[in-house]
Amino acid sequence: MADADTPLVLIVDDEVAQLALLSYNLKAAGFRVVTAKDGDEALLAVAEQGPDVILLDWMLPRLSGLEVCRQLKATPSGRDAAIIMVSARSEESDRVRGLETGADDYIVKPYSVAELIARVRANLRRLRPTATGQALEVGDIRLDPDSHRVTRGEQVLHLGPTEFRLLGALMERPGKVWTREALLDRVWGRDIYIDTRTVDVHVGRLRKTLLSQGGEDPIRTVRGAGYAMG
Amino acid sequence: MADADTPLVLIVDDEVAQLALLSYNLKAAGFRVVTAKDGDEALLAVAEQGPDVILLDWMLPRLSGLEVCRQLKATPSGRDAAIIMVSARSEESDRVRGLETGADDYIVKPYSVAELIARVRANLRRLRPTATGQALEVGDIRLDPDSHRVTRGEQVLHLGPTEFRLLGALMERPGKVWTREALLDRVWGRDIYIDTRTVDVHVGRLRKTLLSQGGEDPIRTVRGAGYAMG
DNA sequence: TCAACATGTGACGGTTACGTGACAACTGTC
DNA sequence: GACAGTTGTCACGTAACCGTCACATGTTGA
Repeated sequence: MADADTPLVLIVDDEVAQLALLSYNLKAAGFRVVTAKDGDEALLAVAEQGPDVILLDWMLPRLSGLEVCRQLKATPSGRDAAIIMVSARSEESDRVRGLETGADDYIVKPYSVAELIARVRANLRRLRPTATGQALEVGDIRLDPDSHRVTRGEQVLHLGPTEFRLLGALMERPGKVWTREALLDRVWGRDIYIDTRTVDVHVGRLRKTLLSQGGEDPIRTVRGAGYAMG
Repeated sequence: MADADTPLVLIVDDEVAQLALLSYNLKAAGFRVVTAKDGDEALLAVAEQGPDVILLDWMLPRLSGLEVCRQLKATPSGRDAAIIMVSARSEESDRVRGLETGADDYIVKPYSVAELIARVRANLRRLRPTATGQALEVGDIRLDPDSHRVTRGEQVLHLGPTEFRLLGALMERPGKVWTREALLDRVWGRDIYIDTRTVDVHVGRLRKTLLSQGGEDPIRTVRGAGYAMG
């Protein structure tokens, strides 16, 4: 693939004119581009193409951009992409919510093409090394990113979004000790300032759910360091 | 507490009041801080101190922040630092120029201290992806920094944070004799005032754990000098 | 053999890090 | 608008951990 090194940008917007405009400009700037017109198409494109950067419109039919963002961040390939929320609103609360949901950056309409491209470039520089896909398994615990489902043995466990992502992070590298900071960065997203003790609380809740049907505690606390799976 | 592991932040601003304010807050947040009042000082500080994060004011006498940014990114130590442009202007063209010049982030005055610190932390995390350390082995003892685990033979041993770091230091250079002072420096951190006899106590505790499942004492006491592994 | 010094180690109080229940804010739903 | 679900923060209790001391033991040199 001659173009494999060229960064791939996924544009998600329901307005075709907007798609065409962005697509044209980004291609002119030297990126590869794929597009999606709604959340489902976006999720599909992410799974199939594994883009490096996702430009995600706030207003989408069916699933809101916010919800799509949340779902993307819960999938292995989506987690490794930088998500830039694009919004017509400029209220601070939106910005905060966008970043809290796991977006890596936020850009407000109207914006110039130059700014957009600069943002894309800046976020590309921050990309993490790509990780694997597929369902994760540690011991008798199984996490399926696609169906958003967690099971222990035969039991299906119900987790909130945050705990789901937390478990996902822990399971992705079994044994690895994550510091609270690293988990905040990974699970909650960057550019957000949350007390590290919050991680403890969520680990506690996660443990409670994982232990609800009996069994060993699969999460190891490493005093002075953080948490690890297995 | 201000040991070499504490991130170093370089603040570049021509207003002394601003320098003092930022310096105070960043120190309170646990960072080490150095300051520079213009581009030349900044370049010098970068070369000499190798900061992890640079807070770069847009408006500087002589060289503009933009130009300083460009020059910094052209030096070896500057390339390794995250540059956060600080600007009173909010025009998008500035943001674009800042990011395109190689700045890693951009913050617009007025900003809250919490936001600034969050940005600094976020950029630090981005900068230092978890260094996946290689497991250390001496004899039948194995220490894995990644999973924070110590085993002797098949037995998993439990160590407190300090003993873990102590063992790590000893194992990193098998045979090397460490003075108590050197161990204090390495394990406890610089600028800390602790009785050297404390090292003896921790070595004793470490020995006790290592010997708990039988086997030879892997730590050698060198009378008048210190301790060594193997 | 003895004094002087270096090291080993049990005990102890003080501190810190962690687990967790409670709570308020907020969301989406009916 | 009542309601259930989720989230981040706080306060409190507890157990682990830490640094120091005191004394025991070992080593050195005269």
